[in-house]
Amino acid sequence: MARILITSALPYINGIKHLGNLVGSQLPADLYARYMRQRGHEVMFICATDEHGTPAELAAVKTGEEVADYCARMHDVQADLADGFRLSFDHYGRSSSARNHTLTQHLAGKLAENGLIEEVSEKQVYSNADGRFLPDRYIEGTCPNCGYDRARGDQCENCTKLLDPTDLIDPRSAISGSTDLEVRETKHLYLRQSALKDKIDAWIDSQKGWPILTTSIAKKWLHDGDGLQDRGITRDVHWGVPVKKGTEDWPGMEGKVFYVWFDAPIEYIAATAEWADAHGLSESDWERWWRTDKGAEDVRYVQFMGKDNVPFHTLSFPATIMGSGEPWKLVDYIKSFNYLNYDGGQFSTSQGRGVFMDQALDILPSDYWRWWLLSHAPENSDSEFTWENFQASVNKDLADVLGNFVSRVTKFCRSKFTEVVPEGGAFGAQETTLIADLTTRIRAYETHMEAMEIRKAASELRAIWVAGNEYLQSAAPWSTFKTDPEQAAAQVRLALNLIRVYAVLSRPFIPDACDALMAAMHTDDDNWPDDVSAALAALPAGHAFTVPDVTFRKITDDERAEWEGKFAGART
RNA sequence: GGGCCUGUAGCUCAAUUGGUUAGAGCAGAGCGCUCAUAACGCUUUGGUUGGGGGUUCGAGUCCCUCCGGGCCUACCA
Repeated sequence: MARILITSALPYINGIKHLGNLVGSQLPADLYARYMRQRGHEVMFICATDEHGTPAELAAVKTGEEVADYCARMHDVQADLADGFRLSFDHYGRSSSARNHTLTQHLAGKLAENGLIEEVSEKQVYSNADGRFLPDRYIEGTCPNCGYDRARGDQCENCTKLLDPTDLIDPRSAISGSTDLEVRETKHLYLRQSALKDKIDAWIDSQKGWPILTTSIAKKWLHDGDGLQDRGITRDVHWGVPVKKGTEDWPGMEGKVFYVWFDAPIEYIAATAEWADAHGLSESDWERWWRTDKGAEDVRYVQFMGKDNVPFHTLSFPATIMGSGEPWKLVDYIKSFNYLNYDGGQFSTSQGRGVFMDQALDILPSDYWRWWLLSHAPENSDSEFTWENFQASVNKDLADVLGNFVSRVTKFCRSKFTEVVPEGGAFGAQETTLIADLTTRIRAYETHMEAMEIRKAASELRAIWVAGNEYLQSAAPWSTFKTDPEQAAAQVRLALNLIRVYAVLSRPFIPDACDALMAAMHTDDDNWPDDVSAALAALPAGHAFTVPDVTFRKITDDERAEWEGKFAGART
């Protein structure tokens, strides 16, 4: 039994996430966590809301709440939706937790002790009307290059030219529109990533088999231009972890907070401590996952994230960990994802474009979404959601191939025998062939799941479902029943057992449906089919079952058309 | 501007890392079956691998170039 630590990139607190966010980190992480638990491994699956930063402050202003209240409310909303999608976190924490404050301040103190923090005085734009410093992209103005009048301080969206806020003509605050801006001197802490460049580079080089998306992004940042740059880890905002050197005040940094990207990954660790607190456990219970001097030496740590998060997880966070000089667990494998597009464009939180988690659950149960999203996960390149494809996949894979298999087997048994696994007959050549075929396929499925090859795993699982229909077609119990009812009984017995095997195998993808199938088969035997032959005898003759309700219904053309129209514009 | 990724059948994707005739699923066509959610099974039609050039005994895979799509570019997160 192995010990596996799994983290999903933290969803930002600012609003409900769309399906692209979901499939880029939380959902595949959940698939992996569920699979590894089922295989008997000890799993710690951690996620949390990422709550700090300017966007959270502005969102709270918009709703008229205190930012802490806003975040607490949105955390609960996101936690409910995560629950709705059956994301099986061991703990869903908050980056604003006391644990994260303490640990973030502690690690910053260690970095300072080790000479890896530098104080830098710099000039930044301050908005008198807003009473705050403005990040570059919160300053708007006319582009000096193309004349576009809504260029941002970091880049012009129109001509894509990179800008400095002082380049803008007629600059104004993107928050209030105020032109009462001034440049002020302010002091910030920088993490001296450049000093750790060679160490990080060697560490990246030593990783084998990471997705090319992961390593190519890391390498680019390490080697582009002058190499890895130092990074500011503090900000002049109010909502965040106050800058402290461990438990001590940090002279000159009063009123400042750590940059959200400094404290967010630390929350992976802090959330595990929150988990221990929530369960009344001790420090050592969470430290054995994270401290290599306290039992984490044999932990395998896997992170899941969208490609936009890769630099922070391959460079900044490892720099924090390594630079602390303390024996924290470093990541062993980073599974990164491209983006899911929506019907010819991007999903967009700010523009309300696409399908959001709450809306998805209003339409259909989570299993339908889980299946489509996971079987189309953007592993190698961006992939695309269309309603037509969604309808076709769900109807064919879930309703016709799997759902109908369950239906035809259970109903046939009920009509020719009773709602009890029938007795008599013996397995012959067809059954031997099926068992051999299933064994090969299940072993392939396991290989893909362990390698986090999600699309391949989904396609193998589907092939396993198809094998059941192929078997029924060739065994044809409806024919053998007329001439040799004993043989038909053996065939039906096998097919009924196949339903249980499918429920066990498919559970990481479609947990609710599998629970329903297990309930219909009146069993809680969820043993993995290591030995297929034995697994197909788990439900013995005489074992009662209930013909289940429709496992997966079809999406009608009318529904598809309705949803296509409903989600064509921006969310209101 | 720079870096990286990507372009394969009508659609969604593979292709053991340079090795035989580029494979699956869906959609389409034909046949079979009648237990089942108008479901299932079998057979089958689709490709100048974005264009052009090169290296090689051999290129979807490597190189050059052009065209298209995307991401990142360090102060959104």
